[in-house]
Amino acid sequence: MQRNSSTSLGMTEQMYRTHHCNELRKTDIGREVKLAGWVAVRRDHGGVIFIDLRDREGLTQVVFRPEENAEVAKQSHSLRTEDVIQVCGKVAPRLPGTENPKLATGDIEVLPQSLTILNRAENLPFQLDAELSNEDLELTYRYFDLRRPRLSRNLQTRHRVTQATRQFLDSQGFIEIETPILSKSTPEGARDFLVPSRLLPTKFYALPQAPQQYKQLLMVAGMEKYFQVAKAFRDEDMRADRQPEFTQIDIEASFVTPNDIYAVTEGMLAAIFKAARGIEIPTPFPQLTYREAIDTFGSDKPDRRFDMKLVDLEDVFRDSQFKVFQSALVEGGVVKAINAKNFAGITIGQVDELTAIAKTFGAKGLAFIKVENGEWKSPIVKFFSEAEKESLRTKLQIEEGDCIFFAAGKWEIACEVLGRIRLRIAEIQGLTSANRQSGSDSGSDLDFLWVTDFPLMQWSAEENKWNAVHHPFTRPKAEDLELLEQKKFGEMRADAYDVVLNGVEIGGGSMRIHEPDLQAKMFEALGVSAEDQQAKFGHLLRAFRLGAPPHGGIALGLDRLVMLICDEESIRDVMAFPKNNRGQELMTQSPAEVDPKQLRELGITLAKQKL
RNA sequence: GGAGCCUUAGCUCAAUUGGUUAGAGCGCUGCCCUGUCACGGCAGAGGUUGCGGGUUCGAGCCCCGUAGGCUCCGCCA
Repeated sequence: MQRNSSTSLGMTEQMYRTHHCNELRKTDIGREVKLAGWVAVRRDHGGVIFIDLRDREGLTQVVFRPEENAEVAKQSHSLRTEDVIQVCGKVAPRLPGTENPKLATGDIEVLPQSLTILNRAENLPFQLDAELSNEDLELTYRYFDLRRPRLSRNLQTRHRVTQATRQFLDSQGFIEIETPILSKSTPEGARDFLVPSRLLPTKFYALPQAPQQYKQLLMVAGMEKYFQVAKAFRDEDMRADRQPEFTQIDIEASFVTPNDIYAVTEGMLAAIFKAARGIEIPTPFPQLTYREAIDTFGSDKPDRRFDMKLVDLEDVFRDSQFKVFQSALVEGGVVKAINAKNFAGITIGQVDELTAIAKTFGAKGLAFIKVENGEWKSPIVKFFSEAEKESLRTKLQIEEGDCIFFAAGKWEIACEVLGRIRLRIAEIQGLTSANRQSGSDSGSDLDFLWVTDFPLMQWSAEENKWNAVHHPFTRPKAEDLELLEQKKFGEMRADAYDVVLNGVEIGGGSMRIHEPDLQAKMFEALGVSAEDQQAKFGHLLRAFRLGAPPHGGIALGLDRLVMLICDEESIRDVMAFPKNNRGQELMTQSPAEVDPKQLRELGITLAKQKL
């Protein structure tokens, strides 16, 4: 390393820096300081040269002037973006009129007596001061991309979130316990990542989809209150908001009811938002049942930041001449509609798009009425009687400029179709984006709620069996237990709940089954044979016979939570080293082929590659 | 497993109905510039338009195939 030429800094001489780049203020004027960091921008005027020096905390302007120090100024002309440098010099006030109010350090600048180039940067793969659309390039140079202040700040926010989580849960008596990453494959749920065992050839570990069984066994162990910032792994196809490995805040407690879990979760989220955004969020959160959520918003994770609720029109069309609606009702279905305010100006392209969405989710088409110049413009309105029209006007509060969308059919499908249409219209109209004002972060853009009473099981036509909606350890609601005996599985509700923020599911959990007999009945209902129960879940059933306490818990998706806190669109922007759409980590090029010797040791032979 | 969209300079993008030598900004190289903060000015380098085939007098543009990317459906207890 090049020796520092300055000798006048006394006790600070051996340090790389005395301050970070977002620290110096007017009150520091006259101080001798050392700063180290990256050259964010250089503005070379031929004579004077300005450098914005960046570290993870912020920017400080460094000014090289020939009349101050000709040698150092000459050296400074060689600086290029992203060189790593150290400067030693004096804090000076900026010339009157040249202060920069956009920078926290904008009142001052540093006049160096020395410049040490700690490392040069070659030509950059891309520019950090411009947005990039080529995500593969960013991920390949992730260590470089992370120098962007936005991403750096996101990772710092993530740290604050996990710290607040640990501090809060510790204060509530929860104990952080690590559970194995090398664990066992389970039949239900997502596809597992497998890890071959060398010591036990032919056998495989599975990476956990969640620490679910371990945390329940910790309750049997009498730990009473457990939590973990846990990695989880699911080998499913990717989406924009999905990663094969992700992080959960995993919580489980004994002798609790759903209300206890709600209170802990609300307290924890309050602590997190206080720590990460400095705001108080109102608790307790409102609650909706699953049935109400679907009925009113067409989603089990409703975004309530805007209205446009689903309105039931059974009363209107029960005896209608319009057969499409009338027959849907006769067949036990529903007719529902939403009123999109100020959307009568919808374009043909938008109609086509919304119709395509409706068809994707099972509708045959999408009927609508535009209200323009006092006229109802619609292909279907001619089938409506005057009484029906008047009833619609009242129920949907129809006014000039509105656009009404209808769905008819089975309850789940009609609701989901309108729910999706509702979200897309809100997106088009910008109903969800405007909110966070600069400078005044009140948290008024945040809408938390609980969705409760989820169905316990769902019929899978493809597999010809019942599947657990949450997971097979979920406790049925006590009042629905007799439905289990009657095998009315579809009508059973679970003591299960999701916590939703701004239309995003950020967590979910349930009360668990702690009785071995009930658990066996559940497995039976889910089509797990007696042999499989013993082979796959014998440990759990045995554990439940040794005094298992009533227990329940919740898991929150840390990545999504931090994404929302940071106002980001993608969880990749709050992860240090995310994987791309094909599950590749492009920086290290994983996954990769392995040495044949490693395969031999594992007793693995590769099948011929598909051509 | 399925559908839609995309691929032009290092990066972000443009290129009339198919028509001469494929342009711009940023970055890069060289020169100039003493108060900028996205500094400015002058000059320059940089392209097999993802790849393969077809139609045409002529293809970045049209057609077929293929690779890669993005988004969505299925899937994600």
